[in-house]
Amino acid sequence: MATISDVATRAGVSTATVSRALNGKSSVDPQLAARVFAAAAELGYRPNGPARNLRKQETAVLALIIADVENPFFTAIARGVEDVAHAAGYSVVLCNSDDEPAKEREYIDVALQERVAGILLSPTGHSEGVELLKRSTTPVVAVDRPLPGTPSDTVLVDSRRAAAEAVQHLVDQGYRRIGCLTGPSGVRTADDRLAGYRDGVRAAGLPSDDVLVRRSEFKAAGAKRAAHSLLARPDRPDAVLVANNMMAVGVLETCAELGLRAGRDVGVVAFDDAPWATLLDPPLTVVAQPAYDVGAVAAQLLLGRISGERTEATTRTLSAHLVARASSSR
Amino acid sequence: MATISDVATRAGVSTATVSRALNGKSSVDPQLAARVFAAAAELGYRPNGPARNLRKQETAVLALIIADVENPFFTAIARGVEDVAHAAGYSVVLCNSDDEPAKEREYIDVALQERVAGILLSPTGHSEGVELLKRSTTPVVAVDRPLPGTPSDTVLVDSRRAAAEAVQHLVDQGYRRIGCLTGPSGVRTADDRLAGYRDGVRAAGLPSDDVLVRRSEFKAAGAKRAAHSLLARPDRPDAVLVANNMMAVGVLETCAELGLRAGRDVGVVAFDDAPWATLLDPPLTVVAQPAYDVGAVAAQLLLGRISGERTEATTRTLSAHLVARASSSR
DNA sequence: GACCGGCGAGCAATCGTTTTCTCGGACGCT
DNA sequence: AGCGTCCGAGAAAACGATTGCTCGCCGGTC
Repeated sequence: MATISDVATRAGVSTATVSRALNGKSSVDPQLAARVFAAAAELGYRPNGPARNLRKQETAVLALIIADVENPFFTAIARGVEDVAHAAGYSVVLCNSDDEPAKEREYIDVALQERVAGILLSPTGHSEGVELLKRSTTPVVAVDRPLPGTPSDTVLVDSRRAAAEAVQHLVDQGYRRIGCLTGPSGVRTADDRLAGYRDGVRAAGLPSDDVLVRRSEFKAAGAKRAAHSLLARPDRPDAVLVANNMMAVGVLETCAELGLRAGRDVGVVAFDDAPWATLLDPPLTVVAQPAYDVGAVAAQLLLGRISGERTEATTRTLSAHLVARASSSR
Repeated sequence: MATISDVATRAGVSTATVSRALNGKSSVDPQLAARVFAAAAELGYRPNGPARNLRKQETAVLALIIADVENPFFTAIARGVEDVAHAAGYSVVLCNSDDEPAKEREYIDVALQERVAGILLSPTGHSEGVELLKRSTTPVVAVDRPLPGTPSDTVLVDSRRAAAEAVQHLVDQGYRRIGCLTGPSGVRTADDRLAGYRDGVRAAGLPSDDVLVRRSEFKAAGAKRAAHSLLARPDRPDAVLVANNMMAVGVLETCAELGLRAGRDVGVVAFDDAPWATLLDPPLTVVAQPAYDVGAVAAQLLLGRISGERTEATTRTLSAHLVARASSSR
């Protein structure tokens, strides 16, 4: 592959001039510049990224490390990040931690080694990777979940309040024995939604009972098992709050298997809106999270931090809103 | 951030020894090696990726450029790619072309500049980016759609045959006036599925009529409009083949608006299985594509090509299979 | 006519690694 | 005891770009 000195030779100038011409820096004789461009085009010259990054000690790449590419919530975040980053001349590389601390650590390692300009991370929890980040000077923004330990730039959704509102909504609809299906302990969003659920139950003056609470992975399979253990009980809840859209799939599968109809037999509210939520029968009531905005805001925060315009850690909390549909009314 | 010579100084050895110790190359005195490891740990040393890549003239990164991160079909591919790449010590960076040639070109540009080890691409069509790739020596594997022009390594799904089978299935179920909703002209999968549809119609001895064919983007919104223009006609089809799962959402929305029940009023078969397909009422009949395998096979092909074990372009075609559910029976 | 300022281009240093080459010392064999 | 071999470690040369510094040239001013 052609190098800058090949171009220089062909154009009959020095590499310095080629570099300046191609980057539009300083002023170079238009005639020489033309020769340079011609030579570069003829040779199909493409600057060597690693060399440039090494010399400039910076890259125009952001790393976005998310828990699950197959979760529409995270892909929507990715879109938000990408749109903002792209407009500012940055590329985004997407990495999939699968919510495994080991994978997360590995990707953080790679990102730091490659000296990316900044990192957006939805942390799996308190992991080795997080420690790595803390020790580094690379700017980081936590998305969806806070970084454990010292404060950092963070973009969150107020899911605790949203969960409480969802419970309130179920109460308003006449449900009285409300259960909750949330994610793994230690994952902040899972814990927040559970806390919000408890807030709502307490606020409504209902008896609080952990026998109606289940945890599972944020995936359909685990949620299906958990929902089964909850809904097959004789004293089953008459409504459930589900902490994520993939879990909702599992819950609804269980309902179908047990012959329970959402709404009539068991009220269902799930976090995350999805395009197919309206197509279900009955349509699914959801807590819609502003996923795209989470990504966009996080990217803005990160870019601001990179350009060094801020020093104190800032947290932005966006709010979710309930979209009532038929799965939460009898 | 600490460099290799900081480590060398601290350990009282040369940079060469540090490099060798850390990479486990050649043999270095165990005692020295221990000193090196200690020094590296104390300083939190992390090798500079760009410098290493520059020197080694290679990177352990694959670029995967897909049309849409929000499409579950592509994210499943991403998972397949990642699992295989990861096992071989490669990282995968995911880029989102949005099916726009300009974005595609940009990402290809970045990938080439950064000298990634290889590229997996689902081409938008005949674009400038593809030309760039052709001129480069970077290994490429086309996924889901072939690379226009000269032959290359490719992993496809036999969607033409699958589409024909889907039509056959609809005919078997008693539908006689079958329509087709496919993606943009020029996108190979869209054209293939249309061709398969026509094959199926012809094979069944039904009159072929382009008045029953619509094209739109591979997204819900466009498909919704297209479905409306198809299903609101007085001589509307009694069944439709839909070329992708996001379009299926649009089609089903239209059905709901027009008061048409899938199965009874209009048979529906869509490409791509989705976890929520069984939750619909009626459950959606789909053509399930082996998306994960497409990714895995493509990654294997690419890794093989990178290690130079093959020279001739090979195409692997995987087959899709119909999963019959109630949306295609009256 | 001499000096100064500015501009445009090249030289060479630099970024942080890996790797080749070289060299010194230790060991073994005759 | 002398010579050859081998092994381990350091010196230094890459890799390909950017950029500070220098220098030559041209034009203007005194």
